Amino acid sequence: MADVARLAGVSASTVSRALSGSPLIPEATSQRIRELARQLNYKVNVGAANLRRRDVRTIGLMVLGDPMKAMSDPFLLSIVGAVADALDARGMNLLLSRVKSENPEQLATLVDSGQVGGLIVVGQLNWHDRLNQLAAAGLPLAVWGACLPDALYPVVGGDNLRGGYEATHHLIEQGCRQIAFFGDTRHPEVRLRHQGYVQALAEAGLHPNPQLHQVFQFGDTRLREVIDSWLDRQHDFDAVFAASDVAALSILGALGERRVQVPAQVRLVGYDDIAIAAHLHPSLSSVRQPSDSAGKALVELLLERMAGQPGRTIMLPAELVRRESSA
Amino acid sequence: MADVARLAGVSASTVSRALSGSPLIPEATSQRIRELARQLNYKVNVGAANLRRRDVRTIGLMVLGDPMKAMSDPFLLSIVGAVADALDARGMNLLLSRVKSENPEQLATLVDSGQVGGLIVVGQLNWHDRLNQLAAAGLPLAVWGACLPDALYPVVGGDNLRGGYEATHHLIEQGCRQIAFFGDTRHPEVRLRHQGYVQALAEAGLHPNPQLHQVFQFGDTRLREVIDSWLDRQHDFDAVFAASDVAALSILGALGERRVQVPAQVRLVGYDDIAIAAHLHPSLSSVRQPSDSAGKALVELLLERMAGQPGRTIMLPAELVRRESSA
DNA sequence: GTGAAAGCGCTAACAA
DNA sequence: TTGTTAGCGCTTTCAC
Repeated sequence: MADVARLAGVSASTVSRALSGSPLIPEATSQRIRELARQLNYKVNVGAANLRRRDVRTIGLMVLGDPMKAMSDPFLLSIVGAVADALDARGMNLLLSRVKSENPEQLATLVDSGQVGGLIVVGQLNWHDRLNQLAAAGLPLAVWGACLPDALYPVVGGDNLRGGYEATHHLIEQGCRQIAFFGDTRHPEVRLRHQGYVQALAEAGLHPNPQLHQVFQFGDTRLREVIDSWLDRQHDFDAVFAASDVAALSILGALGERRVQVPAQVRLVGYDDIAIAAHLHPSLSSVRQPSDSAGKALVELLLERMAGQPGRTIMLPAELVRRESSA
Repeated sequence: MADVARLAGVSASTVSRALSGSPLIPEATSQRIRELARQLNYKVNVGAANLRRRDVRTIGLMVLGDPMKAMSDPFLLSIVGAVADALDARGMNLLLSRVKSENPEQLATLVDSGQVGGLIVVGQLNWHDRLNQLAAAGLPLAVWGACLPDALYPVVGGDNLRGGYEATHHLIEQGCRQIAFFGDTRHPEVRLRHQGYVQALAEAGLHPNPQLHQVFQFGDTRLREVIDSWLDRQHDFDAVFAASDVAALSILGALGERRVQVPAQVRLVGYDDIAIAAHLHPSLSSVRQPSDSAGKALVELLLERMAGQPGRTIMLPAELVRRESSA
C-alpha cells in the first residue's frame, strides 16, 4: 500500500480510503488510485485490515452429524451452497469447518480466535442444549433446523409440522391406511415431521401403529441394511413417508429389489425434494424446502445477531410436490 | 494475551512461546501458562499471528462449473469433504469460494489479498489454459482433474483412460455390441474416459458409432430433457456408458419410464461410484474414484507447491464396481 | 530461559 | 480534502 501511495503521490490513508470507497475522497482521485492499484496488481491485505478494524468478513459454517455422512446429503449441501451465495453477494467469505462431535467447544474457537465473525450451524442433531449454551455465552450463531420454542439462538427452518402433515394427508387421500414413518425422531426436525404425520392420521381417524415407525440415523451408511431388515419383518403397509429423500431413495431401491410396485402396491413420499427426486423412475414425491431462501435467511439472521440484535426465527414454507411415487 | 501474561507473571513473549509449543520454554512453565489460558478462555488471534508470521493456514477451494450445478454433484462434494478432512488433520482451514466463470482473476485475488495461502481447484472445465497462466504467474494451486501432459500446475486425478476402458471392456464382455457413450467431451476428464471407451471398442474390433455418442453438460439441469430427446431418436443400442453417475441416474430414470429393462435390454455403467449408486434398484455399476486419497493428495501437492517444490502429478486408480445394472 | 522492542499491513482518530 | 500518528494482537530477533 505504501508503494501505491508513493506512486500516486498521496499518503497511505488516502489510498486506504480510496480503495474502500470512502466518500471523503473525490471521485477523480479515487479513480486514479484504483487504476494504479490495479496496474500494480495490488490487493488489500484482508487479515491486516480485519485486525485493525476489529471485525472479520468471514463466517464459519458447519454441518452437524457424522462428517462424511452429513456432507453427503444433497439437501444439506444445497443449503451450504445457498449460504455461500448469500455471503458472496455481501462480499463475505465462507470458512467450512468439520466438527468433531466429541468436542462442541471447537465451535466457539473459530470465533474466539478471530477467524470468523459468526457461525452458521446446519442441523441441530441432539445439540440443542449445547447450542443454547453457546448462544447464551454470547456466541453469534444462526442455525438451520427445527424452530424450537426455547431456542436462544436464531433459527431458520422449514415448516416441518406442516410438511409432515401434508405428506401424510396426501397419502391418506390416495387411499392409504397403513402408512409407515421412516426417520430418526431424535432429530428435532424429524420429530416435528412425525408430529405432523400423527396429526394427519388422527384427523382421518387412524392411529399411528408403532410397528410402522422405524427409527434410523440420518445419513447412516447402513441405512439400506436397516431398511432391508425392516422390510423382512414388516409387510403390512401400503405407504411410506420418509423423513428425507436420501432415505426414500434407499427405500425405493429396497422395494424394487423385492418386486414391490411403487406406487401400485406401496406409495412413497420423501422430504427435501433433492434434485434427483424428479429424475428417478418412478419419480419421487417429496416435500420441498427452499434452500435458496434458507441460505439468505441464515446469513441475514446471523448478521443481525452479530450487530447485537435480538434474534428471530424464520419459518420457511414446506410444499408438497406430487410425483409418480405416490400417484 | 497481555492479560494471560500478567496473570502468569511472565511476559507476552513467554506466553506466545508457550502457546505455540516452543522448546525454549520448560515444560512446567508451558503447562502452567496453557492451563491459565484455558481457564481464561483465551485463544490466540489467528489473524494477528498470520500477519506477523506472514503466512496463512487457510487454503481456498473452489468447484469450477455452474455453481449450483457443480455443487450438487455428490462426487465433487465428496472431494470437498475429503480436502476439508485432510486440512483439518494438519490444523489448517478451508475457505469455500464460489467462482463466477466470467472472472478467472477472482481466483488469484484470494491469494493476493492474503486470505488463503493457496488454492485447490476442483474440475478443470475448459479452464486449462487459464490455470496454466495462473500457475506460471506463481499462484500456488493444485487441481483435481485430468492429468494433462502440458499442465504447469500440480494435478491429482483418476485414471480416466483406464476407467473408460474398463467400463467399456466390461460391457463388451457382457455381450454388448452397441455401446453408447454419454458425456461432455469438452471436459478433459471425460475426453480421456471417451478415449478409453474407443480403445476398448477398437480392441474388440468394434467401431464407435457417432450416433451413439451424446454430448451434454456435466450437471446440466436439463439433463433429463436431453436424455429423453436422445432416447426418442435413438433405439439401436444395448448398453450405455455414462461419464458420471449423476447422468447415469437420469438415464436409469428415463429408461425406466420407457419400460426398458436394465440390465436385460440395456446394460448401464456410470462413473464416480457415488453413495446412492449401490442402493438403487437396479444397483448401478460404476467406476470408483477414491475421493479420500484425492483429498489427501491435493493438500499434499498444494503444500509442496507452497513450499516452492516443483509440482507433481498424482494419478489415482480407477476401479470398476460391477453391480446389477450391467449384470 | 526470559523480556524489551520492533514491526507485520492496515485503518481511523485527530489535526491541518 | 488530505496527512500524521497511533495502534490492532501477535511473533521474533536480540540482548540479557
